[in-house]
Amino acid sequence: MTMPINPKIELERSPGYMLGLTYRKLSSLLQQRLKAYDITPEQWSVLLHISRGNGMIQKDIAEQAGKDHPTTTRILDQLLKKGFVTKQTDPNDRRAFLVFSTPEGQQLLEETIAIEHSVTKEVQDCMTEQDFSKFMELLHRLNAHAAYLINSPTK
Amino acid sequence: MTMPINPKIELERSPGYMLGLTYRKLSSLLQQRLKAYDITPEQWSVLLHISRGNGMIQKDIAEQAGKDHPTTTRILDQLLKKGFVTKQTDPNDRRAFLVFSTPEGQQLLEETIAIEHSVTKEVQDCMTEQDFSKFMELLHRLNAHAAYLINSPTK
DNA sequence: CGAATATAATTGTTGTAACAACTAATTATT
DNA sequence: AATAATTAGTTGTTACAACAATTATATTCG
Repeated sequence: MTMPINPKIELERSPGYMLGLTYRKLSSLLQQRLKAYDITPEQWSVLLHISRGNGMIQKDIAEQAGKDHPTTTRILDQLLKKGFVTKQTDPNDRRAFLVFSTPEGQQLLEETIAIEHSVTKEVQDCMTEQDFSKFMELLHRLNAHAAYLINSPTK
Repeated sequence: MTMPINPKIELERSPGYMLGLTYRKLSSLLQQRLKAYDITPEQWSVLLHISRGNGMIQKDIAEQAGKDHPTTTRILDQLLKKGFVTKQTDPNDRRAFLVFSTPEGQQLLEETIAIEHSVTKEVQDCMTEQDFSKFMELLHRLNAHAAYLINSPTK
């Protein structure tokens, strides 16, 4: 009745588990390489979104960055404290804030974009170009499917 | 001089970023499905490791579960509090603890292993069998490469 | 043997994430 | 226009994870 359970094999075949392991390692690698700059990988990705859509409101930033609203609020707090972004009340909606990147934020992005690319390059270096394309395609597909499942009524 | 930066495209092509997005969604899905049981996905994976290698010390659990030692200590604290594991001093090394899963822990695993499988199945359902194999293979390769990079002297 | 070193585990601190509850402002309804 | 419903953002709480520092015990070596 009771099946023997071998976790090593079980979990190494679990995409969720492997995704977590791998994500943490890549994130940690990026963090190492960003050490000279006063910014974390998650802050960096939010700053990049802000820099592009200068003047976005937090709701849109959260959505684009794939984070929930409380997390976004707190990351923005960090970026504000570091002087990489500014906020101002939306003149058309006093509940909302428009968020802009500062010159310091811009400059940091320009100096560090190559670092983010270097991590992507490490990934590309350990597989063929075709495999990389396939890998990214599958990630996007999986992402969409998981998003659907999370919000669907039940299983 | 200043290159225009389009974060949407930049980041959607970044494997680190996409890995993070996808990991969080799968983890969140597993959490939803485990809601009836008093355990989180990370605790669950640690418990599975413990159950298999009954009597391991924390150091080995940390290594196998891919977590650092402080995180492992704290997850074990949770599992202890919930009665899913027990610890006893290693008779051969009084610094160390041997960790065992309790009958409650065992039973929980037996009841929930199908839930973990259901999440894996969702992943398999959105790609071909071949693609799934390739995907897992690439994750393992990437994992090994990233582990190497993190510990290597520098870039 | 005894000092230096290494190891197992813990604690402290910071950052990210999910969830729930809340405030304040806006929009919709009647 | 007054009330109800919605929306933007914040705050509180719990849980992981990385890193650094600490404690206690083991091991190694001069």
